[in-house]
Amino acid sequence: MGLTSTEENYLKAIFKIQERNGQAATNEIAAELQTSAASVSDMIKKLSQKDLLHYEKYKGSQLSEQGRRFATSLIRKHRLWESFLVEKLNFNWDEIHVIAEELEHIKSPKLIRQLDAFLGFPKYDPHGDPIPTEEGHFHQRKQIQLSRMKPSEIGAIVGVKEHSTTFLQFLDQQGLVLGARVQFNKQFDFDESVEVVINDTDRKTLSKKVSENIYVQLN
Amino acid sequence: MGLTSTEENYLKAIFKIQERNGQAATNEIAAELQTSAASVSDMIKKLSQKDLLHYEKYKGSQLSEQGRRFATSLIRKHRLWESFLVEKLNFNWDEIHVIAEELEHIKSPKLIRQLDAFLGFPKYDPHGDPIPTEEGHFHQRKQIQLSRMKPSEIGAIVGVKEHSTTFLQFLDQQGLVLGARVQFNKQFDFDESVEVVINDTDRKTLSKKVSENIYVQLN
DNA sequence: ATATTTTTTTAGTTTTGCCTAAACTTTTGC
DNA sequence: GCAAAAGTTTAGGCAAAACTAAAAAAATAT
Repeated sequence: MGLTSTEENYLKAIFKIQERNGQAATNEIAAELQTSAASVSDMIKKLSQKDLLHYEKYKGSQLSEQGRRFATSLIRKHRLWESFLVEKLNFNWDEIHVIAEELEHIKSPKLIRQLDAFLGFPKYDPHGDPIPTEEGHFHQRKQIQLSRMKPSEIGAIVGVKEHSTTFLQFLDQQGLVLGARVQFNKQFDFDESVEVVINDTDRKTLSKKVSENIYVQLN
Repeated sequence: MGLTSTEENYLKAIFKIQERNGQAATNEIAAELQTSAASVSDMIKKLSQKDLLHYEKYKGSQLSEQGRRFATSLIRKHRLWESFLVEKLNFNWDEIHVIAEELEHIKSPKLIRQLDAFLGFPKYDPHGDPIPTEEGHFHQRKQIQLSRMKPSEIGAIVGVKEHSTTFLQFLDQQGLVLGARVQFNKQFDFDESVEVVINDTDRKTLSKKVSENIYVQLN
């Protein structure tokens, strides 16, 4: 019983909203997928009939166990393909999302198993997001937002919260790449910007918006 | 101006038939795509309006220059992905066609350029078929069907005509893989089967059907 | 050369995924 | 607690790509 790409995209969107809110409201799904609430209402009915989610009129949607499995499998495929694009085809981390959105819909369990092995069973993708297991389990790392660091703490950049092209390109230009060492100096109260030292050499001031969207793991 | 996967599949089918017949009749396209002549008639009208092919009612179709470019680009993508699946992900040559049928529709010129480089700019795919250049040019090799060899001639297997899973698996079992050395001993008149020696060691008799579907390049 | 067969096109439906407009619930503000 | 606002569903349609059945054109066979 295969799903269409559209159905798969709904499951992924609902999963994402659920992680955030516990529940997925129709309007939120519509916003996430850039479509109308009416279309979402139609599709939800369909997915509910296929037992991929639980739904009561006017009450929002929640993925069923089966729906969750599909969604995490899609996220797994997406992140493995992103890893492939960066590690093997020399793409930059700001160019890969759109391509992986297409690749994730390719139907072949063996393809994904072989790809995983070829990549050396990576645990995190090029944005530092965890790659779920086949069973839908996500590795959890003790990471915090850079903006939450305390003076003199030291850590390493392990991920980003925001994934937009412009943000990722900005980080590249600033040398704020995954693995970079960050020493936190201080926070400036007037605009909540922070001063850090990158790789023991570059002293930088980062705006609140930037520091909130970078994840670090403390040493 | 992007095409749907369906439109792309029509272009590929028409290209294939044209290579064989010079012209693509509506019924032939329907047979190739396992669909009805009525559906083909509709789609041809659409592709004709997009100037991807030339079409006159009841006269069959021929790709335009633009249509041919699209078709060869699809074949290029298909064969590069097949090469990837075999060379990098350890698939067997009988498992790759269906997956490549999906992968070939991914829209990203850069993806294909990088993949090509990653694979070392291969000229032939795992079935021995030439991978066209970006400009749609096919390498031509002086190859003949094994069934056309003359006694005592020696050559190497470079490709197959038939691509079915059963045939490819049969060839594997017989050690008739790309690169194998073939010495032609004789043809038996009563059933046109042939006797060959593979890699200087295995004497084998091949049926007419098998020998016709293997391409060799003479030494 | 005309009648039959084959091929192709047209006409009318179906399904999927989307839309807008209108109707209906639920939530919120006073 | 009730009216306005916000959120959601229903109704009615549209476009793409398929289908079947029927009509029309081309090819063929006697």
